[in-house]
Amino acid sequence: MSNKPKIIAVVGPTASGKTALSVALAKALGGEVLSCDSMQIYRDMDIGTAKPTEEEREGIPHHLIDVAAADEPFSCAEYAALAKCKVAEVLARGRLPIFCGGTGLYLDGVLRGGSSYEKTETDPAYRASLERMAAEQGAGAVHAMLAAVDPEAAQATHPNNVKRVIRALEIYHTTGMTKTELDRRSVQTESDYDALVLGIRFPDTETLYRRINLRVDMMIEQGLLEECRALMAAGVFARSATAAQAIGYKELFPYLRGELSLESCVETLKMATRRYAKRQMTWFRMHGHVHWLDRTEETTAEQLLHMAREEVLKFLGK
RNA sequence: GCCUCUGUAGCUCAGUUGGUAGAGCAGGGGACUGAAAAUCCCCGUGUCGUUGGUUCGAUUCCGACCGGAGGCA
Repeated sequence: MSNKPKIIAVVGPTASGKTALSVALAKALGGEVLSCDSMQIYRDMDIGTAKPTEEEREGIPHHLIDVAAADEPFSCAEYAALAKCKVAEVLARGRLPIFCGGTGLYLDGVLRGGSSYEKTETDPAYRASLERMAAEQGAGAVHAMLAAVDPEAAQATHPNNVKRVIRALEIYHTTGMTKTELDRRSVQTESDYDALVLGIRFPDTETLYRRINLRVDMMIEQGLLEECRALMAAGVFARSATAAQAIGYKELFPYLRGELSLESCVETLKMATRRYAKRQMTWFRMHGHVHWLDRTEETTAEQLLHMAREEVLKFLGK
């Protein structure tokens, strides 16, 4: 029996119903929700990130939402540090921390990252020079550079994955430590928490895809275009590499610039979301032990809550 | 009604001088501890429209029929 603090996490692909389930769990068990979403972090990106509205929150405190300006770069390490503070606060109030979100890497940072998950600096100019090198001399040239300083990381990273190769070189450049060393230092085999990870899963993929398509249509109705136009006009996407990657915005750029029809952009947006859901499922399927809750077209919110509640009560030993 | 073109993977198309076929997109699987809603890797059998004929052998050639596009009336 461990005496580590017990926490819950609700994961799954986008549009699976994580938000509603975690709020319901929080109400039933006296919890607070901690968002685990790399894009809900950002202020002013509400509709496109499916940020829970006031009504959807039903009075339950939500944390780790709107903690950064949309044109600020943000990272997994920052998230993990913030999240650990928030967990401590929620526990101090005698409430149950319930993580909710689809960014698997961020959750890992909290559950496995350990306290030595230090913040490392970025160096945009250095990145840019490496990007230029990759463009001019090919991806292999940058990869060879990495192989020279950190053979292990080079081995683990495909040469075509220029972004990761550059990140590894950047770590060496800014910290003087190889990525391999840094990883070794920050890996903590023992988690700080005793966590139960619940996952919402759809045995019939088509059911999930219908939900995704429907949700995209709803976002458009709720004014996604206006939200995107405003952020574009404010120059947010030009200034931030991170927020500009968000699904729900970049797919609409061609329409807002008058290059493509709205219909084709919305189709692309739905497609991008479906693919994202697929990648999320791959991550959660292969990472750690998730207690899966199977959901079909007929599953009601009450049934889902019932399944989840049983797992949680078993986990809490009640 | 006649003429021309066309019918090949879910979609758009390539190809086989006759030996049952391959790209892009879509889709699927996977990697991933520091930009992760990102990034990267792997995966292509389908009555070659139907039906007769020629042929050892037809998706490929010939005929008819059925779709589709265009032209002339």
